[in-house]
Amino acid sequence: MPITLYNSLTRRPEPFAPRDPQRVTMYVCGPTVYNYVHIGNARGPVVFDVLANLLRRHYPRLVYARNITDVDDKINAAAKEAGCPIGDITGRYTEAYREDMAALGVAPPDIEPKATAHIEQIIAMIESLIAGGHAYAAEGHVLFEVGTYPAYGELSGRDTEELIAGARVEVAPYKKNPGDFVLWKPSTPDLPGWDSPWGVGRPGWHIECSAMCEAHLGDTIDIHAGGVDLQFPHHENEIAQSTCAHGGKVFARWWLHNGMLTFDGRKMSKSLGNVLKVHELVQQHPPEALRLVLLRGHYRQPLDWSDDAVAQSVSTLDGWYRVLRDLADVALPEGALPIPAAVEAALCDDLNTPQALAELSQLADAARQADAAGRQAAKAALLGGGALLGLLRQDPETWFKHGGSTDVDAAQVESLLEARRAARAARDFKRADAIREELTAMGVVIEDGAQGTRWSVAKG
RNA sequence: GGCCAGGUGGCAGAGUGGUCAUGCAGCGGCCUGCAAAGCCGUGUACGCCGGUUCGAUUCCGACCCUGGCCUCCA
Repeated sequence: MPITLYNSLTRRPEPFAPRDPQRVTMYVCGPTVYNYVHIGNARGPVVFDVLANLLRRHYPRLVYARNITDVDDKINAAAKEAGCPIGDITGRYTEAYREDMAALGVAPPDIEPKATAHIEQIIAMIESLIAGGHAYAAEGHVLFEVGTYPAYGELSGRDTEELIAGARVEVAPYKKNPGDFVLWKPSTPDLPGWDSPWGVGRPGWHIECSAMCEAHLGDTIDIHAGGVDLQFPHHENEIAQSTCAHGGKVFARWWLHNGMLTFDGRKMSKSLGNVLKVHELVQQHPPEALRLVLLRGHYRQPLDWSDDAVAQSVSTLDGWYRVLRDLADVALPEGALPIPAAVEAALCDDLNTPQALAELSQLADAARQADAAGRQAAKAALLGGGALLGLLRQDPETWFKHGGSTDVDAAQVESLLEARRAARAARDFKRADAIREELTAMGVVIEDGAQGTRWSVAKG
C-alpha cells in the first residue's frame, strides 16, 4: 500500500518514495533540554512515532534520528538561575524527556544525537560554508549570508528580498544583511565554549541540526519533520546551510510539519505560560489517554487540549479494553500481529490518524460481536491496528486496575465484593448497594456480568 | 501589514459533487434486583453571500471569523 505524505516544500501530498528503498532516513527536531516539556512538545514525537511504525512496516530499514539540543542560551540561563552546572540541567531534562516520551508510548529513535557531541562536525561545516562564500566571520561571530542562497525562503514561502532587507528586528552591527543568521558566536569564560578558528565560542541553534543530519543520515535525507513553528526560520536556515555546504544537493526530500496544540484557544507555549507539562499530566491521567488525545486530530491541523478531550479519550479506551478483557482467554495466533488494511490505508493517506481511530472503533465492535470462530482473528486485528498507532499495548487488567490517579487496595476491594456477592445471594439488596456506594467512594467502579462482578479504578 | 492554515451536528473530528463517517455525551427501548456494560432505535451538521451544475457541505469568487508564522518556540 503506497504511502502519501503532504510535503510542506511543494505544499501538496506526494506519493512517498525513499531515495534508497533499503534504507529510509528521517530526522525530527528534538527538545532543547532546559526544562520539562509540555504536552504540545510531545505532539510531533507522538505522530512521527506512528509514522516511524508505518515506515518500518513498509521498508526493510528506517534510520530515525531525533536530536537533543544541549547547548543553548536558555540552558545557560536555567543553570545560572538554579545555581548548578550546565551539565546538571541538560542531564536532568534529557532524562526527564526520555521518561516522558516513554510514558506516552513513544519508542526511542534509532539515534539521539546531542549537539555538544558534534562540535567538530559543526565547525567543519561552518568552515566549508565560509570556503564556499556562504558565510563570513565578524567580531568573533560567523554568519550565514542569506543573499548567497537564492532559494532562501522557498520552504516558508517568503520573499528573499524582503528577508534580506526586512528590518523588523533590531539588527546586530556585525551583520551584512538583517536576514543573516548566526552559525557561531563567541563565549565568555562563564559560558560553554569550544576552541574554533574564530576563537572560543559556541554554535548557533540552526547549524547543529544540519551537522547532525550530515553526520548520521547523509547529505540528503528522505524526511525532515518538526513543528510548523520551526518552518521559519529554523528549517529554512537548515536548508540553506546544508544545501550550500553540499554543493547544491537536496537536503531533505520531504518536509513534514505538525500543527500546534492550543490550550484556552491559544498556542500552548512557555512564553504564553499556558503549558501543561507531560511530567505532571502523566501523574493525573492514564498516559495512553494522553497519547490518544494527540492522535485524535490530523497532525497538520491545530488541536485544542482540554480536560474534556482527555475524558473522552479515557472513555474510548475503556470501551476498547473492555472488549480485550472479554477476549482475555483467547490466544493470539502465532507470529506477528496482522495489520488491518483499513487502519493501514488511513495512515498511508498522509497519516490520517482520526480515520485510523474510526477504523479501530469498527474493529472493536467487530471483536465484541465476534462468534467463537472469529474471536481470535478479531482480537488480533484490534491489537494489530492498535499496535501501529501505539495503542492497546497494555494488559486490560492493568488498564482497569491501575489506570486511575490513585491505586486502591485490591485485597480490600475483593473482600468487599465478596461481602456484596453474599448480600446479593441473600437478596439483601440494600446491603449490596451500600457496599457498592462504599466502593464508589474509594474510586472503584463495578460491573456485574455473566462472568461475575468486575471492578476497575475510576480515572481522573 | 505580508505569508500560511482552517471554519462540519451538544463536544471532538474525518470525509465526499447526488445512500453511512467515527468517538464522547444526550434521549427512548431491551436487558438488569437496581446500576454498569452490552444491544436496538434516535439528530432538518457542514461560517455568510453570490456563481458553475440537473444537483454543492464538497468546485469557483467575494466577504466575515479563528488560529499559526513573520522574534525564542514542537
